[in-house]
Amino acid sequence: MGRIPGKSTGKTVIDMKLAATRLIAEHGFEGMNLRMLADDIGVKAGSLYNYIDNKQSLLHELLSDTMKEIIDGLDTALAAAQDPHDALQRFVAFHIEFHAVRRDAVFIGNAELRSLSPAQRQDIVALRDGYEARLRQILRDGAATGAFNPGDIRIASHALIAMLSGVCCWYQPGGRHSVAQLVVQYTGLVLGCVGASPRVRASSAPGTRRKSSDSQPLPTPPV
Amino acid sequence: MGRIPGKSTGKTVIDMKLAATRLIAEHGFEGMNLRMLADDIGVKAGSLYNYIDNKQSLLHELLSDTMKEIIDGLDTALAAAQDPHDALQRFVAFHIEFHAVRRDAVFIGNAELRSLSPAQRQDIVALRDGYEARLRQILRDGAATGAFNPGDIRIASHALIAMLSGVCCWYQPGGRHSVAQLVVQYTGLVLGCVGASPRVRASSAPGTRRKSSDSQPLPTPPV
Amino acid sequence: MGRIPGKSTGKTVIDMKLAATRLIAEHGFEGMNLRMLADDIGVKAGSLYNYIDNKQSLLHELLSDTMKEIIDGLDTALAAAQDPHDALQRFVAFHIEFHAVRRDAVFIGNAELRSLSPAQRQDIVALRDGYEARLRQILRDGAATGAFNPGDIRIASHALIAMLSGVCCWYQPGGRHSVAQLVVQYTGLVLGCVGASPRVRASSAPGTRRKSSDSQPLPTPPV
Amino acid sequence: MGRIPGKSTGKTVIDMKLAATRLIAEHGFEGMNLRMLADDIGVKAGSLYNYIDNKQSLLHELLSDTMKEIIDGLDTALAAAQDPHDALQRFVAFHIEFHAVRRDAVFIGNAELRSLSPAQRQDIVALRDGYEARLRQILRDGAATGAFNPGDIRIASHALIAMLSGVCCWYQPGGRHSVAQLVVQYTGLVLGCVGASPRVRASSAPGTRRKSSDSQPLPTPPV
DNA sequence: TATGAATGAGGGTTCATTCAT
DNA sequence: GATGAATGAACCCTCATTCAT
Repeated sequence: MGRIPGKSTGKTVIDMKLAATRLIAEHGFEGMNLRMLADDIGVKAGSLYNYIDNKQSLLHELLSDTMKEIIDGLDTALAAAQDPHDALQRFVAFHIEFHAVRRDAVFIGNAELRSLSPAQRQDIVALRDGYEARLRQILRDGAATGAFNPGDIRIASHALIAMLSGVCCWYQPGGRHSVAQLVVQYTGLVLGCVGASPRVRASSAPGTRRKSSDSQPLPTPPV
Repeated sequence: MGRIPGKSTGKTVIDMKLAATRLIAEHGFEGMNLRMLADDIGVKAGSLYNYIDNKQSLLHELLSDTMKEIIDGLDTALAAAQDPHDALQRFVAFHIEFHAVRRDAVFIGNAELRSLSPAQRQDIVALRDGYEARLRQILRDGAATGAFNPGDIRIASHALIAMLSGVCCWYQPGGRHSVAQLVVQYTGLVLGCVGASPRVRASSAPGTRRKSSDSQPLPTPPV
Repeated sequence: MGRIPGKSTGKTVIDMKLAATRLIAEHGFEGMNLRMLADDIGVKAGSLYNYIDNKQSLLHELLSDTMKEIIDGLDTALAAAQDPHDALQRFVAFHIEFHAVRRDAVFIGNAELRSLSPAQRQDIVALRDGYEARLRQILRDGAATGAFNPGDIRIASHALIAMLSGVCCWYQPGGRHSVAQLVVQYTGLVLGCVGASPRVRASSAPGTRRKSSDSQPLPTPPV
Repeated sequence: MGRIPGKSTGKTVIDMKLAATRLIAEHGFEGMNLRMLADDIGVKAGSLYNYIDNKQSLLHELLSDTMKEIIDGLDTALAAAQDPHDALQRFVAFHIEFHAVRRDAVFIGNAELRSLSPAQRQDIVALRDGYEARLRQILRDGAATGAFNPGDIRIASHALIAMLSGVCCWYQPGGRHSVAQLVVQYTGLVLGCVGASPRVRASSAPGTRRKSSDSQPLPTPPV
């Protein structure tokens, strides 16, 4: 019944997951059908069942993969953090980069939760909360040391994640901004948000935020 | 182009739109079917076609209604603004209230754009950009007077709107926070974000942001 | 339940029947819906039921009207016929004129028989056979006097009626041919068909059939 | 554009086309539904979509098949024609036989043109005109040699085809007439129609047309 | 593994028809 | 007479899923 676990690293499986991520981001989970996916990787629809149990479990797997990857990535990024202020900057940089580079994956991770079964959703939501918990801890630590003044921790973490995650909806590689520029801009916004103490804040490239230009309108605005 | 019967003020039409907004928010546009909607308002599926041209145009109408209402509401809220700082506070208060009270409508306004036809999407996106343009103008004005230091205007407006709109994904009326409390919290975050000058910022109830409690995990995380 | 018979002469009824004939000819009986018909005469679909019992009975009435009119017209045309040869010429002239002028009515009379109920169809088929019986009698009379040599009477009558009725499928008023020209041409063809004796045949405008030009291709060829 | 699976030579495809031709002839294209068709060949309605793109394209394919077959058949029949008179006889024989044997196919080919899309209709009409063009050429050749006196070529070709095609509406195999008898009768009518010179005409079995009996009334009269 | 074919459950949509107003 | 609204039955078509080959 189940598939051989090791097989999830086969080329076809990888192709399928990449294609599925792209197609779901484009059409939505319910709007993508398995024939589209099969066409995209050059097989017939029935053959997909050599790799998946069903359509919904494929979605769950995609989301699960993404959550595990983003959590691992964050832990790596935070491992060497010196203090809350440093940790927050690392968080922003990592989150922005991940959301700019893996736009489709994080987009469906946010938008398609409702297409999961309750149990599957619970599973992903727990991972998501684990991710957000790391941000809350940073904020809590910073509030304790007096480095930050974030107000309600949970509201602040919701707000920051919403703000940062929005880039997956409008950022286009090769567009007006490089990812590095995004990181600088968003870091400034975040530090301001949490009322980071001026001293530290000045260190984040003073004058960087002078570039006050208007860019193109966003095609699909973030939620 | 549009439909006129009953001028969309008939009871059934209103019921239908309310139900549709709720059901689409819950199941997604593709996940909601017209039989569900019809059941919800006590008619048969075919009867819906006395009020809509097709399923997709219903979605467009819902989104269009919402955008017009939010723009009108914002203009009213901003009418008496004294200066950019005042305007930004009014913007935050209005946006948060609207997104807390009309959660479903704004949620599908963000999440279901892709289910529209290109022409319909263009129509809504233009309205959205008009809304965001008002925020950009506030930021630009504030940057000009030195009241704000928002960095790139467009990134800042994207970021602020993403941050504020996130409340529609997790806020529950009757929960831990009142809307008024949300407004206070988010106002603090926003003013910090744009680097509002301390003098004015201090006026936003100092000490308010001390309430540093953690609330429940968010059921449907923001995009 | 039934409608007042005298009312079938009201303006709305006449408009409705004219419109129905045109619309059925254009879209077919199943392809025309009552909303189309109602729109065409400026009422709502439900109002049609003030004039008809149901859609199918409307069709039956249209066909019945047409059959009665064509039979009456034929009888009038044949009343003064001197002999079989004269009668056949009168038959051709009448049939062509009727089929050229009342194209839509005769077209649906042929094409939409199958959309009637068995009883209704029987009714119309009986009328049709009465019409064709008059042609058979002419042929039989002519065969008896030696004026014609039509072979099998029933096949000949089928063949002649099919040939003549075809004009309803391709003739366009204002086109290359006048109805009078059609009558001349078809009369020649028919007389040749039945082997009319040369003497009489010469009287049908000798040389008329010289006009050997090709006209435009037929858009919808006859069955 | 077209479908390839099974190259339309698969048993199910052939069954489907045969059944569709019969059912459409019986109920009309709009009157036949895909469940009827599916039932008839022992599958479920959705399975038909393994063989067709949609209902309308099935009709187009049936008509296209028929037109190609009839044109090929005619060309074969005319290949060895000695002169216009011989060609016309061959035309009549082939056309009658085809219309007697393939009654349903030619019937829907005539009656259901209007159910096609404009482009599809154009396609079939072009084939039809190609078929009729061969008859026009025969008539033109015969008029040139003095063998025929058909009058207006296009009217004559319309008239002849209408006359001959009518057999598909009333002929029943196993009825009063054999196909061979039909051919003899119709050949006589056609030759008379076009004023074929007596010498040649006499060769078409003199006395054959004596059989002057009346047969049964036609169930579905020709258009 | 891959596939062609089948299925069954629906989903959007149409439409003749009814009826209270 | 007219109409807006409702209905229920269908209809075309889609699609996840299965399975023999």
